[in-house]
Amino acid sequence: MGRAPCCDKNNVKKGPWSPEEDAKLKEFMDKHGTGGNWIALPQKAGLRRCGKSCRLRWLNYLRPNIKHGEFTEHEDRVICSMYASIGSRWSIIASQLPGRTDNDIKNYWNTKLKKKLLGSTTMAGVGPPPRAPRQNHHQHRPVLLPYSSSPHSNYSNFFPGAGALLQQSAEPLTLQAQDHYMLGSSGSLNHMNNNNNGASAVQLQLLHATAAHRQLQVKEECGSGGAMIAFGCGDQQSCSSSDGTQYAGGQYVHGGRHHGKEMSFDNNNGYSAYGVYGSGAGAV
DNA sequence: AATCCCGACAACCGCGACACG
DNA sequence: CCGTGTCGCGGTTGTCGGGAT
Repeated sequence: MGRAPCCDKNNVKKGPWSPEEDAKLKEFMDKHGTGGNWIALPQKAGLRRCGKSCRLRWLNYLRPNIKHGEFTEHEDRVICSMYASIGSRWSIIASQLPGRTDNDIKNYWNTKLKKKLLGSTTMAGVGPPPRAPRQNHHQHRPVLLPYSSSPHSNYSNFFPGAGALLQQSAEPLTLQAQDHYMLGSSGSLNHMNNNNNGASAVQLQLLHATAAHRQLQVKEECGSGGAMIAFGCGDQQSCSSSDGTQYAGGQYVHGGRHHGKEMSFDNNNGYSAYGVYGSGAGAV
């Protein structure tokens, strides 16, 4: 049995959105929100669109505070550094660039940034860090956090072009770098169990293959309750993602279901990865 | 002026995973 | 426990506009 289509493709409009459709969707969202169901939304809103299409349109275009246009030097560097570290996890990268969407960043990367880097160095044989099989936000996502030995982390180990780009800037992007993988401000993994229910085992595997292919694989195994792992330091962590999830002051604010994963990147403190997994009390 | 090419961006599609009945 | 519905992610494709020929 195949996957059931998410909508009646014969009765659904495709292609670019008209201003009228945008207005309808925006008006509906302003009044009712998603109502917890994107699939049913177009019908309620009087749109002949697939729910997924509505969601995409809203998240990437109609949502308030969306920023379009030129990426700044700082944004370039954040994208490069994070891509060098975590690969094409656009939603995570987007969470560090307020107003930018994952789609935006993905497009920007594919059309401009990648070429920019290619122009500064060859990418032959070099790329983002090895990527674990894709896992969605609900689940236990391995986090790859490479760090170099330089105080001003040199991404060129992973992505020479990124290093070149970053070095162009007078303002170096500082990472919390030690000669090992930095997990938390103390160098240890902060593992918090949010509901004190169900011990979570966190396994760390430091895979020091070569200097150019270091990677940290964090394997997290959670019990039935939610669990949080936190990398990095500082108490100012905050982030948001395209689904409206936000993390601020130790709490998640999520517009949807009880799930989340976030990674915060701070130029001063380095990466801070958060994961609230499962549907336990930890996932607000 | 017409055509081609290419870059940029919007949108689509398929998949994996969780929630829920 | 299982099946279905839904969500969200990331890769890919489609479309359009501008520049080059």
